[in-house]
Amino acid sequence: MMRSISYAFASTTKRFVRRKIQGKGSPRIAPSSFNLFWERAFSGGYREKLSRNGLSDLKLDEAVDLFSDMVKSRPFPSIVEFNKLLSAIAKMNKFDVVISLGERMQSLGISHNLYTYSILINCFCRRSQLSLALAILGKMMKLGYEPSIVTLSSLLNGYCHGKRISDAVALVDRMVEMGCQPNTVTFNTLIHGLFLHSKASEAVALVDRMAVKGCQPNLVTYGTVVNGLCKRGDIDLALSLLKKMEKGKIEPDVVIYNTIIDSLCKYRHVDDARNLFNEMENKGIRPNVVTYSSLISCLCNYGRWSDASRLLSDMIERKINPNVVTFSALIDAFVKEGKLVEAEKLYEEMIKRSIDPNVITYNSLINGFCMHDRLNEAKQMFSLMVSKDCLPNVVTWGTLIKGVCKAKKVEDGMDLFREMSQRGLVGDTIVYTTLIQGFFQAGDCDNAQMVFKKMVSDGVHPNIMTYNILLDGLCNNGKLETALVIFHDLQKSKMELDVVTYNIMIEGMCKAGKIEDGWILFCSLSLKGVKPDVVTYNTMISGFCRKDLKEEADALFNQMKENGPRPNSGTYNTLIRARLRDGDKAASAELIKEMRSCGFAGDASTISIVINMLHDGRLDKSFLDMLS
DNA sequence: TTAGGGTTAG
Repeated sequence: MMRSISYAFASTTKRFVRRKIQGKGSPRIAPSSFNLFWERAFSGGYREKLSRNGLSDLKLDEAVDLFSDMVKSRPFPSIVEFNKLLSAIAKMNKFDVVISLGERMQSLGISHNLYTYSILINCFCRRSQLSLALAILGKMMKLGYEPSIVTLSSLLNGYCHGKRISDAVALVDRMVEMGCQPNTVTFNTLIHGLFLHSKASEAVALVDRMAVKGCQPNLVTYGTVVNGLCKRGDIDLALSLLKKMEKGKIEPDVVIYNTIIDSLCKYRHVDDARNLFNEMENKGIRPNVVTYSSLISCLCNYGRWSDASRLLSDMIERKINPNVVTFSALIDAFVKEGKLVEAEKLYEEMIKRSIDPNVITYNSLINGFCMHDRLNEAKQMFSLMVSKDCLPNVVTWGTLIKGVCKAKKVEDGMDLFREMSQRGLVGDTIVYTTLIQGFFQAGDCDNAQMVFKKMVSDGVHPNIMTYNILLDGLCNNGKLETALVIFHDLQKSKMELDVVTYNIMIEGMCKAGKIEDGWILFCSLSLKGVKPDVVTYNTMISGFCRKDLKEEADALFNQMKENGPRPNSGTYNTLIRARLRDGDKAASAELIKEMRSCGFAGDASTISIVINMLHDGRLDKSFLDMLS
């Protein structure tokens, strides 16, 4: 058994703990009388720390020191005291430490009891080491300990977090056979597991079934279900559960309201969210900083700045203090809106209020500088965060890399990528995709493809964005054939292609003169269940115009007006340029009139053609006036 | 002395 447990011990934390619990390297020697005196004097200390108050704010370091003190004292403290300490460490989510200390106890001859085994089973389950948890279960049963409802619920939790939801369901059924009646905690665990495995309807049904089996759903039950439903956008059902819990005399708390309010915001029902906010107030449930942050963030993202600012004043007036999340949400929204000055003011304000910016705050500000091509300031912000012990993450590096790529310095981007890797961070899909795009923009197909290959060999999954950038880059750099090979593989794969992918390929085909292939692909879209958008039509129309297939272009334009997407400025300008190149002044003028009546104007390339034609006398000045 | 869930920002 010792062996089977020990192979779980491999992490750095464990090595750290080993060092600590084994002392400074000297083997344990029989205590001298002075040591005995010293250790007895100590024993009062750990008892005090093990009391309820002492454990509540214990740090990991102190807990490990405490353990060292306990194993030094003679006689050994009781197993109950060890259990209390292990449990406190487990509550810090330091499961590997608990396992390590449990092993140490055994090697010192301190026997485990039912509670110790339950704690260890829970720890192995939380670390997804189900087989080790089962090994412990076998061992304790051999020693004559019957697993309790708590032991079995821990195991159930392990099944739920792994890939074995069917085993979890079976375990609950077997518990009844074993004469161990599942309780509310058991059902709550299983309900959570069902949500983790996308079995929402089974989870909801279980709320009723547990009541039949004599377990009343509680706040935890509803918290689990409401959150699970909101995550998948089932807000109506979540709201009906809110009503149901009120009927069942269970007071919803602010967190449950926050969950639903945030989902309503995310799914664009901001006004419903405001109504629910009022409803909770009327029920006497006070909104907190999370409620406000959620609403403010969404309002900003939808551009409802005045509503957001009203809410901000409202919360401050009510002495609900904005926190780092509130500020970060505001800063990010301002940055995305291009209002870097306001974002910086907010940053100063949070410093003034002694709210420490975190990695998300810094990332937004760095992004702001990059968006305005102020790379030096972005890098200064990067240094600042490092100096404040705020560790840059993959988003930070990705933002900087995107910034330098935008400034056409993809080689610097690669340097940053290497530096990031050296610091132990692994590039994600966005980082690789940014670099691929950077190389294509620099016309460097070879390196772009090299990065793509590296991405795949590094086990990072390309997403549809990656493929769109790859296909677009290949097409724009004269490599249609390579793009086609990838495109055909993609169509056979599980990756869901969006209309953008097809637009890129149609454009690639048209620009390479393969107008018929483009048209065949265009016509196949409806069969694939993809709706061509305005860009698809414009691309195809432009392809026809380029090949001087005016009738086809006009036919498509008419089809668009009848039952396609609304023509935009690009549609009109493409058609107008074709007419101008033909020297068909009357038709051009008519199209320009129609375009203007739709609220669009001539774009840069149309204007430039007109100016050229003015110069060589093919057009008169009135034409230019018509355009804008 | 052992078990369960849920909220905000990139």
